[in-house]
Order: sequence, then structure tokens, then C-alpha cells
Amino acid sequence: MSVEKFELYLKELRSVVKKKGLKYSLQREQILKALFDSSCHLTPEEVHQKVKIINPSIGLATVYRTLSLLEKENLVTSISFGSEGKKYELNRGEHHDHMICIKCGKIIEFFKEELERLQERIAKDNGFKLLSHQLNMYGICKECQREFND
Amino acid sequence: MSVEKFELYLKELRSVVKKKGLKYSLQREQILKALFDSSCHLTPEEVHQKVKIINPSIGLATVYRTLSLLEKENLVTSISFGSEGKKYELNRGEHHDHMICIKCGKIIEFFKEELERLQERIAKDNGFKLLSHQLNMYGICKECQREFND
DNA sequence: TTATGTGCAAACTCTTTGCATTACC
DNA sequence: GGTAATGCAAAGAGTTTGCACATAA
Repeated sequence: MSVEKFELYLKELRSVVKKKGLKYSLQREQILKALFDSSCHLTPEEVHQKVKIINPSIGLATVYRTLSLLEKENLVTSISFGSEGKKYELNRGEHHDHMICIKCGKIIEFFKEELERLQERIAKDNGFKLLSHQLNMYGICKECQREFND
Repeated sequence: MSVEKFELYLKELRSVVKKKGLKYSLQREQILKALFDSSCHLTPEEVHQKVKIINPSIGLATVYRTLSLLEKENLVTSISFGSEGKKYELNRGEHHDHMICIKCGKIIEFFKEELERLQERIAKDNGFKLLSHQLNMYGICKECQREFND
């Protein structure tokens, strides 16, 4: 939650913007901040609601445009499952996979080196140049299992 | 491509329909057939186009309704990635994962027992009851790599 | 005969686009 | 001062729903 940490993302944003000959804007900063402050995945609508608190005049279209830009530039990543739309989170540099509880919707993030290596091996065996992956494991979380047993 | 094989899916469909007190219809059979005949993932729109060849009066809404039913009953599975909508395929009983070429959009299906076991172990370690999973590996397929090198 | 399925069109949701205006560089 | 970004509203795409009619059980 340190101030310095967010400054790193701002710096990255400034560099992306400069690199592409774009312009820096408060809205882009605010959207990035909303993702930084959230520990979970947000829909564009949710991002919009959050930013509106500090900037009531921001438009939903700006949120969509900015999220697309940030995703293209790899500052944020997105996930989508079921019939729900895309959800975004800040790319904090550490890749992770997801366990998704089908009862309560909770998303548990995890990382397993072994899993990463195995995938690289599978790709290699198939002559496939692996760039990224997304693994979603669906099931029932600890808490919901308990609830179900009561 | 054997006739008997498709009969098995029809049988399953009849049983599902009976179990839920629903009715059997030609449209449901035709939609199932379209998926059976296809070796790739189809959008609802693509299913509609295919079925229209043999039944020009079928409505898109029927396709949507039927795909939902078939998915709920586990006769078909769906996948969605990027901004593209859901794509459906017949559940042929064998679970598999996907390598997706970001150049040409090709989907390569594969199955790796080791990967399955590893996931089960990870779930267990987290007290998570694993029911299913979906792994999408994104990268560049053999053919597109070659093309890129020319 | 009665409840479910279908086709059609309208409605809905999510996302993108055009345009006049504003803000950054 | 010129170019890009924004907010708004309208347009689009994909999907769902209501309803009258058709059809399976």
C-alpha cells in the first residue's frame, strides 16, 4: 500500500504513453490507481464506479478505452469465464493462475513453478512457441465446502 | 464418422430430455449433429449457419436456447477467449486443454495426464475441491513460426 | 389435450464509435 | 497550435425474452 509502489506503475504509464506518442491524462492515472487499490478482479463497470468517486465526470467509454490500452501495453491483464464479461486486474509482475469457486465466485490466485515448467515442456514437444497461458481451475473453496457440510 | 457413434449422442439427448420432462425435437437433434460433424469450436452463429443448410427455418434463438441446454447437461462444452464470444464443441468424453495460436487463431487440443495430476495435487494442498479446469496456452503455432522466418 | 419448443421481433447488455469539446505537450 | 483524449450519445454486436403458434407426449 506504499506510495512509492504506485509511483512505479505511474512511471511505467508515463513511459508507455511517451513511447507511443500519446498524452498523459488524469483519467488514465485514476483508472490505474483504481486497479492498484483493488485486490480483486474488476469489471469495466466496477472500475468506472470506483473512479467516479474521485472524478464524477469520467465516462464509461474512457474506462473501456483505457483498459484496452493498458492491457495492450501489458500494464493490466484480463480474465473472463462463464458468461460474465472481462475482468481486469493490475499486472503486478507475478504471473499466477486461478482457482474459482463456483458457489461463491471467489477467485484464489496461486503460482506453481512446476506447473509453468510442465507447460513449457508440452509446448516445446509440440513445436509451439509459448508466450502466455491462463489456467482456471473450477471447484468449491474450503469455506463453501464447510457450509455445504453443515 | 460412423452412424452408430452419433446414435450414442442422440440416445444421450433423448435420455436428458426425458429425465427433465422436456420434449424431443428435430431442431435439438440437428444442432447436436452440427456439433458432431464439426471438428472445431463453433460460435452460436456458426452453428446456426450450419443447421440452416438442412433446416432453413431454424431460428438463432433456438440455437442459443439449445446450446445452453446442452451445455448445462454436459453434452457440449464451451470455451471463450479474448474478446471473442463463447464457442461450443461436442463433449466427446475426453477432456483436453488448448494451445491457441495468436497469429492464425488455430486451436490445438491436447491432453497430458501429468498436468491433470499436478492440478489435483495443487487443489488438494489448498483445500479446494477441484471439479474441472480450463487451460489455454497462447503462443505461435509451428506453421506461423515458419511463415515468420521466411 | 396440455405443456413444452419454435420462430420472430423486440428488448437488453456490453462494448465500440463518431463527434464536438477539452486538455496535454 | 496541433494532436490526442474525453464525455456524451448513438450505434453495434451478441444474447435473451415475450408471445403467438406449432408440435411432441
